[in-house]
Amino acid sequence: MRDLERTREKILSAARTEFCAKGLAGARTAAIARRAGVNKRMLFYCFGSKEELYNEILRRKSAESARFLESVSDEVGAALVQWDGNCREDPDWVRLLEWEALESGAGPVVIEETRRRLFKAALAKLRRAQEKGNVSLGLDLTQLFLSLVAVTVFPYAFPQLVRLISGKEPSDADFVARRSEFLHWLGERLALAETGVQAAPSNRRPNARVESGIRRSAR
Amino acid sequence: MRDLERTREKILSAARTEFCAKGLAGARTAAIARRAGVNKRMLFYCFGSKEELYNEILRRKSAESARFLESVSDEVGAALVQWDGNCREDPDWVRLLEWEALESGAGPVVIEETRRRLFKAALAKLRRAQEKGNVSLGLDLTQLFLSLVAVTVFPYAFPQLVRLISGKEPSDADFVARRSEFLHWLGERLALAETGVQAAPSNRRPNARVESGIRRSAR
DNA sequence: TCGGTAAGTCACCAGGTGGTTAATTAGCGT
DNA sequence: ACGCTAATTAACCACCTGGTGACTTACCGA
Repeated sequence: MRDLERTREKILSAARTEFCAKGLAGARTAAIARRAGVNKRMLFYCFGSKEELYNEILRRKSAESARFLESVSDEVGAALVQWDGNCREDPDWVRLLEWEALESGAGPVVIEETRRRLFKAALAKLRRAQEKGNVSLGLDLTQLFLSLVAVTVFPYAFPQLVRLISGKEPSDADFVARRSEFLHWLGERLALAETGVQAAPSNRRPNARVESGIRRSAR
Repeated sequence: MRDLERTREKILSAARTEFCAKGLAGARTAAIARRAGVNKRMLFYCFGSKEELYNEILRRKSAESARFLESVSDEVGAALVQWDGNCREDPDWVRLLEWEALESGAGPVVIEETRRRLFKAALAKLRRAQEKGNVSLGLDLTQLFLSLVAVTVFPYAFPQLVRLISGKEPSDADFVARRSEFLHWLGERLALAETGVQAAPSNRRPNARVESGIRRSAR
């Protein structure tokens, strides 16, 4: 039962768990080896160094992420909900991005060019949505895209803030439902034309946590 | 020139720098001591342990943040721009939140109750804005608040994504200008009433990166 | 002046760290 | 059966980690 490819995979799987939990500096090679059920020496035999192993993890995760980004809906509200679901089902990806933000300095990041191209494609998709009238005209699409990513990624990147603000876990069913509804509403709202005319009529009231006492004051 | 209070402050200052850069696990007590120009032994003499020193940093930063949150504008667009400015001028605060998200597990966080109350006050401020008609009615304010924080904090929490998406640093003057304009627009847009009538008329075209070829297709 | 105490110093420790050397073993072609 | 190579292992290393025991020194009240 000697199979290098198989031990490589076992190491990669254990390393992903460990790196997502502790980051590059915090992860311990001994812990990865133990989790993988493999001699520690094999990490270095297969991948050369802790950092190269880490980069391989990032490369694989980026490929996964690329596949997702390309499959996402053209409609902004639906895309937001898809993004949200993806982050929830795979919070490891968000954590890896976060570790990368904190641990790598201002220098270039792993497979920088590939990822840049990926985002450029996503921006093009957003531009097509704008041309179809699903996004307000005249908007800076770069800023918009950044904000859409922000809104979906944030709760999983800062779960402690979600707990402090909403009192619930980001994975809590009720929280997820409210969030989805909000994101859907946000997508529709962004489609409103500059004049204020509603572009995509919808009579559903998003997140109607109706408080009885609220009255609109006169302006 | 023996002055315990002064050495405490020197240690705290050095520790803040070090913890923001490397996190709790990554920071080195020896490095903090060297940066503070103080014998390493004094860290433990003054604060007991690395972790207690770290908690003291978090407590102080939270107090700063509280003062800011209370001073923020009632008008959503302006508040967004203020938030953005605050994050840009003090990216350390964002990084500390990020380290906290990654390093502390699902358990309770430092001065949890105080921070919860702080957010509750901010939410109340948002509710007042809604009552004054500056925020769309029927919106889930918890989700909205979370998203507002997300939109302002995100670029400083994930600067590498800003680089990949926009090609610029989050601190870049041009990026900051575009972002401010976008945030201002977003604040106005949230004020639109549910019917689509423009609540706060404004003829300024936000972030008009005018592309000549865009035509609105018929629906 | 002097003694007590708090502030500051120095050398050290036990337990871990990524990474390596050298030996061992399984598998395969012949 | 055998020998060669690649996969696997045990033991090890130099270095570093947070934390400490025990010492010295400045300061202050009497």
